[in-house]
Amino acid sequence: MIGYLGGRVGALERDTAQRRAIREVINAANGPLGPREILDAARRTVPSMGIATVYRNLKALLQSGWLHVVEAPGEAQRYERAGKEHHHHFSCRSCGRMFEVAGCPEGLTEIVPDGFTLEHHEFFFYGHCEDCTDEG
Amino acid sequence: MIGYLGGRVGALERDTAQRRAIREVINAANGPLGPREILDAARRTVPSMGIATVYRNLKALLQSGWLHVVEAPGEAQRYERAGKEHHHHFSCRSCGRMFEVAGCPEGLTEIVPDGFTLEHHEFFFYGHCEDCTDEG
DNA sequence: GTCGTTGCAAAGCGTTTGCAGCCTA
DNA sequence: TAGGCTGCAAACGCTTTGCAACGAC
Repeated sequence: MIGYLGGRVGALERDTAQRRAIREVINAANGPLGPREILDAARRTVPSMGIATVYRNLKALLQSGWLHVVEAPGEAQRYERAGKEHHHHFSCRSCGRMFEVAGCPEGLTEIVPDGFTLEHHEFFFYGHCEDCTDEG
Repeated sequence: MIGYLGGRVGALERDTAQRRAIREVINAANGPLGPREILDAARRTVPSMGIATVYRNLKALLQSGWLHVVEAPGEAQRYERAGKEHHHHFSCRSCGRMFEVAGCPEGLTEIVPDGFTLEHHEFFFYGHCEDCTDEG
């Protein structure tokens, strides 16, 4: 093949112990994880794993459609398995947990200025979840 | 004076050319700006300005309540004047600029689950701005 | 003159990339 | 075996910090 490929995103052609460990960690998680969390957990299976391998695999899994990024404002990127239905997130200011919110507000296209092309949107709700509202 | 203060957040006690330029840039903007954008624009007034000065002033202006942070998912922090009317943001995927979007979609409270208390929300729209839509 | 503020350069920090060796298919 | 994949370390880009000089009040 022609040219340098060292930095290229992997094609997921081989089933390595590292990749398997990363997938297992994400499958076992009950919420989206950050790269560091994934590394720490995956090292319980493959102690020699490096952070670069995590990043490279996240990128490859993302590209293959297996993974999905959760990007909350002011927080680091987290990763969760793809394939969930369209939803948004509710972040509880009391307990810090993040919840999924099904559905979408109406009239999105109307508030976008004329001439602009809307491709995607991301909503975040902040407040207190059911548990924390009860307490207050 | 006791101890080292070099890294401390300024108290905005003096009216310097740099600070004036930064404020003017932010006042003139039609959307939230990133540190680099602010530096580039402010250098038209004070060419010698360094990026550290921008960061220090942003921090100070933020702390004084004059500025407000816009934290878009997956992007670096941007800054806009505090006290604006309620609005959201449109991020152009072609040119990277961010625009204000007046108004708000309908039916926000309805999609939040029962028992949850909604205090605040943050919406982001992604696509192409007027200029970049024309080009395509 | 004081001392808040600035520019420069170096240090951090999380993420990416170059490279040589490893190991799956 | 070939070449996709990995670990290590250096490189990056963005932000912060140390320090001496500057300049607003």
